[in-house]
Amino acid sequence: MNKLPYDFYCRNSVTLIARELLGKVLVTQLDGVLTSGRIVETEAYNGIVDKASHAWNDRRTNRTEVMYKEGGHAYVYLCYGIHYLFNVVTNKPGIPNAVLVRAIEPLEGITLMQQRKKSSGPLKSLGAGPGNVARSLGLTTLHSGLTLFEDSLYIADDGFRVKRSEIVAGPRIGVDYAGEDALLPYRFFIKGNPFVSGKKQPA
DNA sequence: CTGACGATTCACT
DNA sequence: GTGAATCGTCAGC
Repeated sequence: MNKLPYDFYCRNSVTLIARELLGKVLVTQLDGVLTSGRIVETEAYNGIVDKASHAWNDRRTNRTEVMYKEGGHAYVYLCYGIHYLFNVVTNKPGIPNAVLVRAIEPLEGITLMQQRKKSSGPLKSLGAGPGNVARSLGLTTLHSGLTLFEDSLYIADDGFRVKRSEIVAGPRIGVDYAGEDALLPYRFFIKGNPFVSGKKQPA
């Protein structure tokens, strides 16, 4: 499959990249086993002017350092002490933009994903929600700072196309603390896709 | 060093 | 609908 090139990630519109990541395939190959899923839901985090971003107000720390790198790096961090969330760093060096992958449609390695979950359940539970995405693909903070040009971690274009009319934008989830910025339409998902997190979407 | 808390999920009422 | 799980990160002392 064709890995997305550096040029894809270094562009300066994080919301454009978040939108274009829909339909792409996120792949990990850890311990020799490949797991992959099609991205169906993303959220954009717009750097230092976005209160919902870890890098808001230029809060540069050890953890957020990866976001200041050039586009094409992976930013993974632990949330609530339990869940790992996977992000794609975008833009040029020094500009801490990132896209959170919130949901995938499992494609390959589903058996391993179910083992990682350690309990059975509907297929949707493997990919709906950012904590589930990282767990199913085996991603942890150990992978934070890697680039997406590895053999073990990358995003590919397999030719799948999402119609513009099928992309929906809305406010982000779980960022109520961000005040006005919580209302920004920075969440993108594929209309009607059953793997999108949250309540069922109207057709 | 200490304490508070989070870009969440799941089991249970 | 409500609450517990669980720990790295960060600000403050």
